[in-house]
Amino acid sequence: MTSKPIADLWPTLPGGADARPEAAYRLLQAAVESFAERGFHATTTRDIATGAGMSPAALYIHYPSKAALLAEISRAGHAATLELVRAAVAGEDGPEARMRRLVEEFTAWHARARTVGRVVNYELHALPEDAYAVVAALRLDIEREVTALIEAGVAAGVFEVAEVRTAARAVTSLGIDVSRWYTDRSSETPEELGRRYGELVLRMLGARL
Amino acid sequence: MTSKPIADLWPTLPGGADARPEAAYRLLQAAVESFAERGFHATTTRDIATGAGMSPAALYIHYPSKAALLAEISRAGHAATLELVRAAVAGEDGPEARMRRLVEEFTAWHARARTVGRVVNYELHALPEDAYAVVAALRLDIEREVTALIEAGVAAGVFEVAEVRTAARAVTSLGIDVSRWYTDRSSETPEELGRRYGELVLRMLGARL
DNA sequence: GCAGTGACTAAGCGCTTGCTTAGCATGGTG
DNA sequence: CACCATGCTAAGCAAGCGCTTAGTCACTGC
Repeated sequence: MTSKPIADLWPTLPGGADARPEAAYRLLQAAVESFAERGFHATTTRDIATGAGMSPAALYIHYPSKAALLAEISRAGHAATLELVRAAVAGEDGPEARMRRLVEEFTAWHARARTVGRVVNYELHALPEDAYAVVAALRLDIEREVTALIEAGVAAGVFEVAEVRTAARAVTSLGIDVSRWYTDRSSETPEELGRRYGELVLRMLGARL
Repeated sequence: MTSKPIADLWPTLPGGADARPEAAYRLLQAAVESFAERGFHATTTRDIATGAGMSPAALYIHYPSKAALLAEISRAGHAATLELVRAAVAGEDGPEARMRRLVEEFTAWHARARTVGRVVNYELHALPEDAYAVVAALRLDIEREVTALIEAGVAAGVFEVAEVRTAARAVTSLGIDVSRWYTDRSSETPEELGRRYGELVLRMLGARL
């Protein structure tokens, strides 16, 4: 975990001024890594502050609580995933090409950003209620995009599935679970894995290749 | 969570004497439910003891530590899963029928026993090192069974996949992730879900249906 | 009748937790 | 220069943690 796995999630806001001072960014990064490795509850505020090179109290200048850090990570991670899904659908023509691109990028993201992915998918239960509501809405939007794409494919006669919702679950499931098992030592690059999963999913959906 | 979701995991030993006194069993059950709902670290020994209808100290008569409870749950859950996989392979003829049965039962188990499944698959990082080694060996055995089955299918010409290991990952991934998202409110029964996933997986593996 | 045993509880110990308080150096502004 | 906001640290508080201790009680064997 030497690189900056979250660099693209919190861009500087337009206008020239840094939307998020560097110290707050370092706290986010340290929190992502600790939450992913040990889980939210096993991570102490001292872990996070130390990881960001600060004293424990400094955390509270930038975030009101440990849970607020989790909420921000979860919100940004989900927003990025939804964006990725929509971009894949908008960037191709036809259900087959769209689904292939969607799975390729969804899978590669969950491999590349597996630390964020773990927090996003496996620490939901630790979110305060209001933050959970925001995130649940984003998850519903993602599910709806995938379901709509499969429905479009079925309507166009290029996919053939018994149950659209079950198929949609299977598609997202495959991608999400990548963040659980993928490691630096995995033999495939995120992009290779994405291509192979894209192939498997298209077959699963009954596309004639 | 009204039923006893773990009843078949800790049978009474032969010989007439209860291998595990009822109180220890109640502690296991309470621990499974708490660990699954809140995670290992967010669960207190008081939660578990209260859930089993005892005072906090009673836990330590039956188990040496909170981690020992997790270790026992994880070991038994993995052993049961491996058993299920081997039974599916032994109970059918031909790679296709074996794979269908394997996915059906693997999936249904992860839906039915989702509380145990969550602990088994998402609390690995909280295991003490020695308990982790035991469990890792069981996980490797499960992976090997699935990989061998796909290889047999490829050799027999009934499956066709680009990369056996990636395909094996996808098969187990689909089943494991069920324990993350399946709830009482899910519209499909575990058995229905198993049949549908069996169908999807066979197509994914290139079986001509 | 009574010592011994096993399952349990009440109380609490030492420690760690999330978070607060008080104070300090720095740098921009009049 | 004084003033003060900003970003931080040192110290520590109240609460809750895993686990221990000391003792109670029902039951067993002799």
